[in-house]
This record gives sequence, structure tokens and C-alpha cells, in this order.
Amino acid sequence: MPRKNTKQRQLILEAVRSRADHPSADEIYLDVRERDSRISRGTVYRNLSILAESGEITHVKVPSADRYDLRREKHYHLFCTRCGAVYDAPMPYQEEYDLSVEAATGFRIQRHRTIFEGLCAGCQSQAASG
Amino acid sequence: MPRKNTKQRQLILEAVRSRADHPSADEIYLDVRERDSRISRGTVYRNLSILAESGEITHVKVPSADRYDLRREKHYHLFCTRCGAVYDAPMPYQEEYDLSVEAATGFRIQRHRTIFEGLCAGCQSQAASG
DNA sequence: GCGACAATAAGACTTAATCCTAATATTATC
DNA sequence: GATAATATTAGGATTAAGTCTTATTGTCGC
Repeated sequence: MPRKNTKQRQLILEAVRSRADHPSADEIYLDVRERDSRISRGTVYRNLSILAESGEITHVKVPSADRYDLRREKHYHLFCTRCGAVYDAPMPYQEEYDLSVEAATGFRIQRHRTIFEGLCAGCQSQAASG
Repeated sequence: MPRKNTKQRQLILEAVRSRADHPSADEIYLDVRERDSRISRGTVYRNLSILAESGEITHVKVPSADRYDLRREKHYHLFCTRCGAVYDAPMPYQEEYDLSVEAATGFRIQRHRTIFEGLCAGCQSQAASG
């Protein structure tokens, strides 16, 4: 199944890369809509999956709606349970875990995902006062 | 807000504890239904959240539907991307990560969640043949 | 340029999960 | 045990993320 290079996919990739935060699929859809008002939601969702699958962007699973990330290398994330913000975690990916879990379980491990949950600085002060 | 101890919540807790696998909310709902045919979905979802919040069970976020786990202590999970099965990972929870990320970011970290993704033994052989 | 077929638009559809309200059950107090 | 206060429930409507379907369009090898 040779992959065709469509304008839509290019627009979607550019939309993810032009954002430093971690947008949801729907936010990307709205961004891309401003450049091409005829693009459909299905196209955006499908292409985000394709791009994540092929490693051109990263898929982050968090509550309420999945996010996407312009970074390509495996890394961890921080999630604020109060405001829902997502940040990259300052911690290297622990490749050796995949090897040891693979050896111990019989699974063929592709990767692991780690998400730190807590309160961001802003929400800590709001939680204290409010 | 003192918590009342309802029959429904007790049934739901027992339902989770009586399963060694990692059932989804809907599977728990169906299990509990067999013992109390009048219990409602909302009640099951709400109580699973309450029990997870208070640490009596563990909440596991995986694609398509969240799962619940009778174990109380923090631990990691294995997820088969082909059949969707979930297992506990044979690896201790790395408490020190929470401390170091907290120190480095200003977040107040409550915990982290790690999910290993790959193919279980059964799906590896199926993928090879099929 | 032409043809094969990958990809799209549009919107219906699926499904996990939440929300709403009146009714009910639990707990503390008597 | 009765009573009052209120947390919780049943039932079903509702929401929202995401997927699927079909006719149509766009891409790319030739």
C-alpha cells in the first residue's frame, strides 16, 4: 500500500509542528480548517493516526481527549489533573525497561508510555486559595 | 461529605475483587447486574471512580475503554495492542521518579502511570502466521 | 495524458462515559 | 425504633471522542 502524499496530510503535519503545546485532534482539526475550510474531521483523525503510526509525530493518551506532540523521539509527559495541561517531562526514556519486561514476560514490547499526574504550578496556588 | 456505605458500592467492589483480570467498567456493570438486576450504569461508573479515587482499587487507562484492577498499590501494566489484553507488569513502581520530576518542574506530582505496549505471546504467533 | 487506486468529504453512526431529576437508602440523633 | 438530613440511586437522556461508509476526488506511476 504505497502512501500518497496529499495536501491534507501535509497541512495536518504542519499544523502539529506549528504548535509547541500538545493539541487534541479536534484542536488540530480547527487549526487546519482555517487553511482549508473543506477538510473533514475524519481526514484529520485518520492522518494523525497515520503520522503517529509512522513516527512522524507522537501520540499522547490522556483523559478526555488524546493529544499530539511534534516531537518524534520517545519521551514522557506531565499531565495536570486540574486544568488538563500537558507538558513534556524532563526525564530520559528508559529503553532498558522495554528489554527487561520483554525478557520477563514473553511480550514483544514496542515501547512504554509514562505519564506523571499532578498539579501544575498555577493550579497549586488556585487549589490553595479557592 | 461523609461517605455512605451502600449495597451497590459494596457489590461493585466485590465484583472487581473477584476478577483476576482487568475488567472494563462495562464488564463490571454486567457482572454486578447478575447479582442486582436493578443497578444502573451510572452507579457503576460513579462508584468505580470513587473507589479508584480513594485507593481501594486501581484505575488503568488504555485505549477503547478504561480498566480496573483489584490491586491497591501503584504498579505498571502491559497492554497488547492487538487483542487488547491487560496484564500487570513485573516491575516495581519507581517512586523516586515522582520526586525528581517534582523537583525539576514545579508540578506537585501525585503519581505516574506506565503502560508497556506490545504483542502478547498469543498474538505474536497469530501475527506471524496470519 | 491516462488509469489504477489511495485518499477525501460529509455526515451518519458507535460507544464510553456523564448528567439530570425524582425517588430511595443510609446514617446520626433522638 | 422513629425521625430528619442528605448522600446515593435508577433510569434514561445526553454528550463527545472517535470511527465508519459511500460516492467522489486527487495522486502518481506509466
